[in-house]
Amino acid sequence: MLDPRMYREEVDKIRQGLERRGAKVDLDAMVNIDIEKRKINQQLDQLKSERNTATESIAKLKRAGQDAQPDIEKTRVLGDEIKAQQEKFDDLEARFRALALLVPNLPHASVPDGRSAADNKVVKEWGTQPASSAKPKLHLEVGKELGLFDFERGAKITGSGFPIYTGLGARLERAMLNFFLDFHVANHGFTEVSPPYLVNRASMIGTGQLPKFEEQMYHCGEDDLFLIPTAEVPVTNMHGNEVLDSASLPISYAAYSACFRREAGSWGKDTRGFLRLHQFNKVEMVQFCDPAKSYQAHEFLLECAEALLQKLGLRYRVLALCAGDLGFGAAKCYDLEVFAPAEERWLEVSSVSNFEDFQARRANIRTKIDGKMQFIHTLNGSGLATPRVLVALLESYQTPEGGLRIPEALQPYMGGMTEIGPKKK
RNA sequence: GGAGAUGUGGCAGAGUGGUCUAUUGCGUCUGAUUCGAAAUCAGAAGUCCGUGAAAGCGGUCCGGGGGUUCGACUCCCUCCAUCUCCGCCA
Repeated sequence: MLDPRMYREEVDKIRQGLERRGAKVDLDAMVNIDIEKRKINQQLDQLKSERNTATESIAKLKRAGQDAQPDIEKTRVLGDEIKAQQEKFDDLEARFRALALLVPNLPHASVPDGRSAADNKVVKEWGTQPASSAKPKLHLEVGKELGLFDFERGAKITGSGFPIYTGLGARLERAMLNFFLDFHVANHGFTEVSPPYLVNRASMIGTGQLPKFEEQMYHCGEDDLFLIPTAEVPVTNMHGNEVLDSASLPISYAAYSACFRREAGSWGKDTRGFLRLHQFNKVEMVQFCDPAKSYQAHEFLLECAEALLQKLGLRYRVLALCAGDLGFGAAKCYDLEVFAPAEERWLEVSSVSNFEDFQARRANIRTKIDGKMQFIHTLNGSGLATPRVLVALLESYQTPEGGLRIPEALQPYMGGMTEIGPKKK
C-alpha cells in the first residue's frame, strides 16, 4: 500500500510510477474520495466536539442535582447527526481502502524501463557450461532412468503438477533444503523459522496476495484459510501489528516451506516436468530492516542467494527486472536464473525483492527511530526453490556412465555419496 | 468438540454508567544532586486521523466488530486469543 498522503500531495509521482509499470488505476476516483472523506471527517470531528462538551455539561448538572433535560435533547439530535455522518465516512473510507489495496508499488528510480520480461537487464553472469562431448539428456529422462521422481503417480493421487520425489531423488531434494537452511543460518546470520502453511485472510492481504490474486490461491472455504504460495506470507506477517525495537533490526529469517500455487491461466506453456508446479519446496529469506538501509540489504540478500548457486557450481545469471515486469508489491527485484544445458534455457530459481514499506503498511509493522514512528522495510528472496535447481543439477552433472555426480556442498547431506550411480540392468 | 475464567499503556495491575484528559508500581527518557555512578528528588512521555509553517487545537484508541444510552473501560450480542478442567487424538 502506498502512503495515503501521496494521493493528495504527490499524485503526479504515483501517476508516473504506475505509467512506468504499465498499470491502470483510476487515480482521479481515489483522489476525489479522499477529498470527500476529509471533508466529512472535519464535520464529524466538529460534531463530536460539540457532543463531548454537551455530555460534560450534563454530567455537571446531574451531579449538582439540576435539570439536564434540554442538554439531553440537544445531544440526542447531535447523536443522530453523528451517526449519519459516521456512516458516510466509514463508507468512503472502506471504498478508498478497497481501491488502495489494488494499487501496486511504485518502481524504484534504479529500476530499468521496460514493458515485459524481454526488457529485463542482465546485470551479471557467473560460471561456465560444463565441457562435455555428449549432449546432456533432458532432466525428465535422467530422473526417470535413475528413479528419482514419479510424475504419473503424483498425477494419479492428486493431479498434474504434483510430482512425487522417490528414493535418492527425495533424499537429494531434502539435501538441498537442508544445505540451503544450514548455509543461511551459519554464514549470514539468519534465524531459522518453520511457519504454518495455512494462513488467514489478513495475512494474505498483509503481503499483497489479496485482494488482487485470490484466484491464484488455494483456499479452504470451511475455515477461510489459504495455502501459502511462499513462506514469505507467514514469515512476514509474524510481526504484523508490532512495533519492532530499532536496535533489533535487521531481523533476518530463513524458512523452509512447501509452496502452493494454482497457476490458473498459465497452464500449457513451459509446464513440462519441474518447470511449473502446483506444489514445490523452497527456502525463503525474509528481512525486516531500517528504511534507510533497505537497498543495501537488497544487495546482501541477492548475494546470499547467489552464494548457494556458486556452492553448487551451477551456471547462472542475475536479471534486474524492468518496471513492467515487477511483481505487485516490489519496488525493485532481481531474478536469479540458472542454466539448464539440455533444455538450453535459463530457469528462474529466485526472486529477490525490496518491498520498501509497501507490505509494512498493509501488515502494520513499524519501528521507532530517533523517537519517530515509521514503517519498516521488508525484503525477501528465494534461497532457493528446489525444482528448477534440481533440473539444472540433473542436466549439468551427468556422468558418462549415465549416473549423476553430486556437488560437494550436498555430499554431507547425502551420507557422503559422491555420485548416484546408473541403475543396474 | 463440551464447561468455566480471563483479555486495560513497554511490563505488572486497579477501575462495574458521567472531572477516566485511565489510580498505582516497575521499567524508560530529561533535569537536579555527584568527580562519575548508585540512591534520592523533580518533571516528561503513547497510537492513529484531521487542521496548521510551527506551537497548538479538535477527534480517536481499554482484544476485534456490532448494539443499548444524552454519555460506555464499565451493560448486551458476536467473533478472536489465552488459561483451567473434560472428551478425542497424531
